[in-house]
Amino acid sequence: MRHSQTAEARPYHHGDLRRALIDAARRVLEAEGPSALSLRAVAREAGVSPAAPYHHFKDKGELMDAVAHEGWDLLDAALAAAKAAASSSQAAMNELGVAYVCFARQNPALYRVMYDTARDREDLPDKMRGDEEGAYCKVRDTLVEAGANPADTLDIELATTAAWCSAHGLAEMAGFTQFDHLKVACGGEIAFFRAIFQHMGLVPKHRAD
Amino acid sequence: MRHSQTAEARPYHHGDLRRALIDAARRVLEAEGPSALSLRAVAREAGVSPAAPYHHFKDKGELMDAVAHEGWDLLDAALAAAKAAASSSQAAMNELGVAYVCFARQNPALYRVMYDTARDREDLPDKMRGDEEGAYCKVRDTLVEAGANPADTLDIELATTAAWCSAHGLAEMAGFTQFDHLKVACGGEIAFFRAIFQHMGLVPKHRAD
DNA sequence: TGTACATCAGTGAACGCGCGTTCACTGATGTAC
DNA sequence: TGTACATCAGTGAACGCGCGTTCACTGATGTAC
Repeated sequence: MRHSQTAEARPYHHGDLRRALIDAARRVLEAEGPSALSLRAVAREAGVSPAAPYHHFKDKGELMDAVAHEGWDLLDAALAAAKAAASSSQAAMNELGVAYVCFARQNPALYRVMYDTARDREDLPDKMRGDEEGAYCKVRDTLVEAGANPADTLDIELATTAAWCSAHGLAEMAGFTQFDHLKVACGGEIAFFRAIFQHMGLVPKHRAD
Repeated sequence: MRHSQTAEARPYHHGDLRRALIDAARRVLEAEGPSALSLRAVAREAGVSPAAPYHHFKDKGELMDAVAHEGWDLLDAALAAAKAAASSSQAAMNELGVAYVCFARQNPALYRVMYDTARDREDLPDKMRGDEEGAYCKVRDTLVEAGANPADTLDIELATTAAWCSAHGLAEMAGFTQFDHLKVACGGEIAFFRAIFQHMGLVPKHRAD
């Protein structure tokens, strides 16, 4: 039986090809960019025939969805770690922003796939806000902890959306060589990110006084 | 001028096929999205053989560059119009932001191509800042007029970059159905944009008092 | 003014490519008896 | 305990597709004389 396998046991057949395909997809992605992410390339990278993935995914789109889903999970984890490490509620918003942009910077191709699949489908943006554990809620809760009025739900949602959009914009452009001189002037890439966030109204202003 | 299927078709020599190809590209783009923007599709839309474009563009990339360039020109014009219409320097930044996002919303596929070609090439981001007439400078000058200290060039550049990234983030996500309920709550899409910009620190704060 | 000719801007067929997907198949595995 | 068998997860060849690009060509045009 399957559950008798130990963690170190060599699985029969491929073992967990589904998992292996998602990992292979990430490798293809970071090595060759989003445009190289074909089902065949993923199978090739995983060392498997082009037909094999069809035992685990209905079609190419389902594989892409799985890759994007993995990306959202990783992003959630990165944000959770950043929030846990923040020294105060005030600092947490900035740390969240930095962690978000660093994630995009370290996984640029994956990040693009996450938003491309969200854009192409009509229904997928839910991944972003997701359940109560999702990244969206993490940002919203952090805003409240930093002093936003939790009773004004519309304002909270707008502030959360504004923060998300700001971070997304910076994340998308963070790699532009155009900004190299600014990064140098700020004393490093992360310092540059912090300086930009400083100019963006991430934290409710009425608390800054 | 552009008759795609009339029998008394255009003369053998087209006149300005280069122009016609760029126009055709925009039609393909908005009708079928960025993934459908192939050189063959553009030629087809222009009513011309697949080889014809090679008399006007070295390869597909050069055609794409021309399309993106057209996009930047259109964006520049939209921003210039918005700035000219603004009632005050203070209002100008918000008007610029709204015009930017509206442009992206009205030309979503073109907007994506603009950034995709900027991302793929190492050198193209200059299009964005460009010469003194470029969109980047328009934003920077508006910031100065709104009260930013022109002597602190690093701060000005950071503020301009922050504003640009914020607007870009909103522009990319403006179409997500996720935000539909917020648009309704704000009383319309543009009101939603304004509300988001309100939360983003577009204008230097020391002038808001 | 008419004509030869160079030049330009098209055509249409062909090329090789990688793609997503299907198909009949095969071989390893777990289970019933 | 050994064996037959159903099931599952692979293979590899094939399909049709649209792509970017090349090629020899041809028709239209402007110009020199």
